[in-house]
Amino acid sequence: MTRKKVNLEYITDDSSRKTTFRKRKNGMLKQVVELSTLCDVDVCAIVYGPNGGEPEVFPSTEKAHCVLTRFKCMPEIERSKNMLNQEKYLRNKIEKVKEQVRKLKRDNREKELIQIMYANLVGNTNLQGLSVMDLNDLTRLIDQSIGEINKKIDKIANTMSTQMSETTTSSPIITPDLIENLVGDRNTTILDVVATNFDNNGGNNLALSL
Amino acid sequence: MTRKKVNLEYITDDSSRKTTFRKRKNGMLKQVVELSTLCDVDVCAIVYGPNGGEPEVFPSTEKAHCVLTRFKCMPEIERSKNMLNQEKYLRNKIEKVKEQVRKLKRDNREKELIQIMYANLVGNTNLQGLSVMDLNDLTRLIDQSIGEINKKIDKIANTMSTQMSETTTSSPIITPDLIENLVGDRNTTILDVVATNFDNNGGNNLALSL
DNA sequence: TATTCTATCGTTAGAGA
DNA sequence: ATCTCTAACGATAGAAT
Repeated sequence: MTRKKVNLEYITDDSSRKTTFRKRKNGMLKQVVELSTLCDVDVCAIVYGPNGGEPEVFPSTEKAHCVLTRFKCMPEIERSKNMLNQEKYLRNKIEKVKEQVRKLKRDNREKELIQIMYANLVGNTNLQGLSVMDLNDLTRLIDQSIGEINKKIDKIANTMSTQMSETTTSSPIITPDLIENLVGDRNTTILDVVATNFDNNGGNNLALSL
Repeated sequence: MTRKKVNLEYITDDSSRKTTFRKRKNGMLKQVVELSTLCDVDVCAIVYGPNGGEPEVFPSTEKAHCVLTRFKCMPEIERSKNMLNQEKYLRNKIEKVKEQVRKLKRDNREKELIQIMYANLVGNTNLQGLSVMDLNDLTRLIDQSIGEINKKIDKIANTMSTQMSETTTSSPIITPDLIENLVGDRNTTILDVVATNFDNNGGNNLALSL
């Protein structure tokens, strides 16, 4: 009933392949005309149907001959140089997909770490299953978060002091020293530090907007 | 802020034309590849950019040469015969648009007539501004409506008689004779006939489903 | 076979990085 | 210049005619 996503492969069903051919051919030729008109460039497309020799040529026979002549006259060396053919197209596409996969993996990892961080923030402290790399990344993420929190605290403090016409020098509430000291305690994790500071400073509101 | 409908004409703004060229060229070449793959047909497209001699050829150089050879080898007479070029494309398009306009005009007229008919049905009788053609069309529309009403009445009557296990021969309640007789009366219009019959036969429910 | 309809999918204009 | 993002626009698969 509902329309399927089309796979880029030969359509085996005769009837649907013919219908698709007719529809998409028209669609493609329309795009040729539009590209040619909108940007005033030389474009031509030649389509041979599946049933023998009746090519459809766009945008016009004259334009086609013009473009073909231009193409034929170009020296072979030039042709092969700056020409984007299907192989380049596919290599290009593969590269982009790979890059997307990398990006998604990065995003997923960050989301996982954020979940762990939040779980620990609400007291569900369990870091046993994590590797050293996990812990390093987690520490980096927490440091980054703390930095952002301090920036927001500074901003709020500055805003308040401006409103009250007082000049105060703001300083980080969560300092590396503070963390260093507390982390030295074997019974305290960095996450505990963050959680404690949140509690002490009424930071829960900030946590929500991390 | 919101995207505009694109007019099919040369884009004068340099930057947006270049952007459009890049985007649409890629889109078009993608469609060439897809058409070629999905339907296994010979297609080729050649695009010359606006800045000198670097054509992009799809789906591949080999395919292009193959298609071009095939194209060049075809006798001139064949080429011009079965070839759909831009002119044919545009003529075709113009015809379709004209046909659409005709259809819309027909639909509009019918809707106007239906409005008049309904206005008269509820007693707002005013046929003074109508031409002879209008009245003829209106009469035709009313006859048609009456026909449909009678069909529905028959159907309902048959259903009821079947339910009651009785065999009755149904006949039109609104007959041409009835209309003829009543229309002969100068103080009565066809619309009055329809309205009267609706009233007499509890036909208001039917009127709603005309 | 060709056209019509429509829900869904795909493309891209415009703005921002 | 390119890439990204998103909403709006356009194309079309599938079914019906």
